[in-house]
Order: sequence, then structure tokens, then C-alpha cells
Amino acid sequence: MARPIEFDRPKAVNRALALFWRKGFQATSVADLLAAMTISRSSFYAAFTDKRSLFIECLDLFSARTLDMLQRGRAEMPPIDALQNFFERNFIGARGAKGHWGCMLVNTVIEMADVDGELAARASHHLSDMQRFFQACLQEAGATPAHAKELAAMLMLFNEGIRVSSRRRLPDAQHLQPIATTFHLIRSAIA
Amino acid sequence: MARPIEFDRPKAVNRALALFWRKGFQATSVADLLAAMTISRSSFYAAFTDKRSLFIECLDLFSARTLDMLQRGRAEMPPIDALQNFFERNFIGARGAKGHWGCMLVNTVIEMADVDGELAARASHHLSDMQRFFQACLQEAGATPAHAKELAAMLMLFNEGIRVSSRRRLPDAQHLQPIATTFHLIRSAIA
DNA sequence: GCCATTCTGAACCACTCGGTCCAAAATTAA
DNA sequence: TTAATTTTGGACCGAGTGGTTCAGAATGGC
Repeated sequence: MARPIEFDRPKAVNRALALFWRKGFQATSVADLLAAMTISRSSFYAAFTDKRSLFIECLDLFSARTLDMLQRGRAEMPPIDALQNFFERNFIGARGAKGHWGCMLVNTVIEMADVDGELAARASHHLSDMQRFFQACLQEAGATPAHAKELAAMLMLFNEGIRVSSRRRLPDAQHLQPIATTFHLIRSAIA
Repeated sequence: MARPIEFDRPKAVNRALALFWRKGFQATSVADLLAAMTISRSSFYAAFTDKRSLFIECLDLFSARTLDMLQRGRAEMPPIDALQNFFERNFIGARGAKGHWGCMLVNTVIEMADVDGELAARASHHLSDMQRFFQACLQEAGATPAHAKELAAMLMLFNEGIRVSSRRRLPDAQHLQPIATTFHLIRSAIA
């Protein structure tokens, strides 16, 4: 038996993820995907079934990576520091492209809410996972469960807001300072 | 001279606005618009030139109405109350449909950022107008110009966040409480 | 009734979309 | 080389897209 080199699936998914993240589901055509993934149309449908299925795979991957990033942070520093560090590292447009892409989960919620309920719900669910992680961090930092829950909700609103704002390509100061202010507030609310 | 009743343009635009607001630019087809506006294809292009032109008209109208709402509030109550009232009246999904549609400006920024830069920039510009209004209110309430600017930026982040969140159809408690908390914070920051 | 004006309905256009299909090429183990 | 397997390119499809055109119906002032 023999076969030509199987194409690099993870790399292809990464390329697709970048496109979906940037342009959203609807504005990304299959042709765009093929070009970015450097894969033939036939292989595409053989490997990923569907544009929609591939999108779901990317969405889940994005969520998993984000959560992973948070967990790695928590392993290396105090929980509140980990949260602040997460915000600072991701939501500052400055460094390269991705900073201006916002959050794929937020983007999907907005784009698909009244277009494809399943996709929107899936993205929303992932955001809830993030929020639960926020809550755990806050609790670990000494907040009561009720207070942690309240603060986590506010932090998620802040997250969503800053992700929208980062798509507007405004001067970075608009983002940096609110992050500092917010976490100053959170720390003093817990202590 | 004589002519058949000219169709009700403002009403037609309202119908279009509702559709664009809910489903976004891309997911709203011309056919959808015609059905909602109860207008023939020919009249549509005669009166509005373009799907895109109509969208811009709706976007500007949405912004004007939002600003108007804020200004009417400020005329009737203390500036901070007006802001809080604005948030409470708009961002609580409960009452009817529109509560779950978020903010057309936010939706447009997210959907069009890397798809149609002009549309995204226009929406972003309208958001900046709103932010300036926030700033004026805060200043009127006694904040220093610098502090008012800082608080206005945070309030806009909060606005963007809560607009995203309201598209997720979560229980209202998630929104109501953060609004109270945020404004409690703002008041004590100014006093 | 007439006429200028406005709106309509439908046909039509070129184009893009997501998706299917298959014969041919490319690959490598046997 | 042969044989098994995976990828490829491209033709093809039906449906839907935004947009144009125009003959004719509807309207209301004269």
C-alpha cells in the first residue's frame, strides 16, 4: 500500500481559524478557505464535510486554546495576576494582527445570533466556560462564592466590551488604562 | 398632474432598520427587505439606490435616535441618572424583541470590521459620538475633564459589553446587577 | 375622460455561493 | 514495476445573490 503525503491537517485548520476569526462565518467563502489552506476543493470536503462543520471545529479549538492560555497563567502566578495578564496580553491591538480581531466567540455571538442559533449558542456556551474560570480564580483569590460570581459577571462584560473595542482600531490607550483601572478595582474589592 | 399615493418612506426605512439591526448586513437579503417593507423591487432601487446605501441610512438613523434618546433623558433628570436610565431602558432583554438585538452600531463594527471598512468605520464613529456624550454628562455631574474622559471610556466599554451580552439571551439578572454596581461605582468615584 | 406621474410585477442579467462528482495524477510500500 | 491509496483539478450543479429594465397598472388632479 502507498499514499501521497497526507496534508497537514492541524496547519490547515489553523489557517481556516485565522480566516473565520477575522472575517466571520458568512464573509469567508469556501474559495477563500481553499486558498488559505492550500488544499483542493475535493480534499476539503473529504476532510471537513462542510464549511459549517469546519467552522464549529475552529470555534471549539479557539475556545480550548483560550481556556488553555488562562490555565497556564494560573499555574504560573497568583490568580488575579493571571487574569490581568490574560487581558493585557490579548486585548492590546499593538502587536501584529490578531489584536484587532477581537474574540472569535464574541464575534460569532454577534454575527450569528439571529442567523444561526446553534452556532451562536455554541459560542455563548464557550463564553460561559470562560466566565466560570474567572469565577474560580476570584474565589481562589479570597472572594466569597457570591462575590466571586458577581465579579466574574462584570469581568465577562468587561471582556466582551474590550473585545468589541479592539475591533475598532482605536489608539491603544483606550484599552490599556481601563484594564488597569478595572483590576485595581477588583483587587480592592476582594481585599 | 396626478400620482398614486407615494409609499410611506419613513415606515419602510423603519422596517428595514429592524431587519438590519437583527440580522446584520450580510444575512439580510434584498428579498427579505422587500417583504418587510412591502415594496416592489423597482421602487426599492428607485428610492434607495442600493442595499448598502439603505443600510447606511439605517445606521445613521439608529445613531441619531440613540443620541436623541440620551439627550431627552438629560433634559429631564440629573446627568448620571440619565445615563443609568438609558442603560436600564435599553439593555434589558426582557421587554419584547429589541432587547435581544443589542446595538446596531456594535453589531456592525463586529460584523464588518474586516469585510467593509467604511461601514465599520462609520459605526465606530457613531460610537465615539455616544462616548463624547457620556463624557459631557459626567463632566456636567462634577467630574474633572480628565476624569470624565476616563470614566466615559469605561462606560463605553461597559456599553459594548452589555450589548454583546444581551444578544446571548441569558437571564436578565446577569445584566441588571452589573448596571447597578457600575453606576454605584461611578457615583462614588465622582463624589 | 384624460394625462402626467408613481408604483408594480416579472422577466432577465451576470455572478457567486456551497456542494458533488470523477477521471487522472501523485505517491510509496510491496 | 506494480498496486493500493490519497490528493488534485476542474467540470458541473442548483440555488440564491444584488441589480437592471420596462411595459403596464394604478392613481388622482385637471
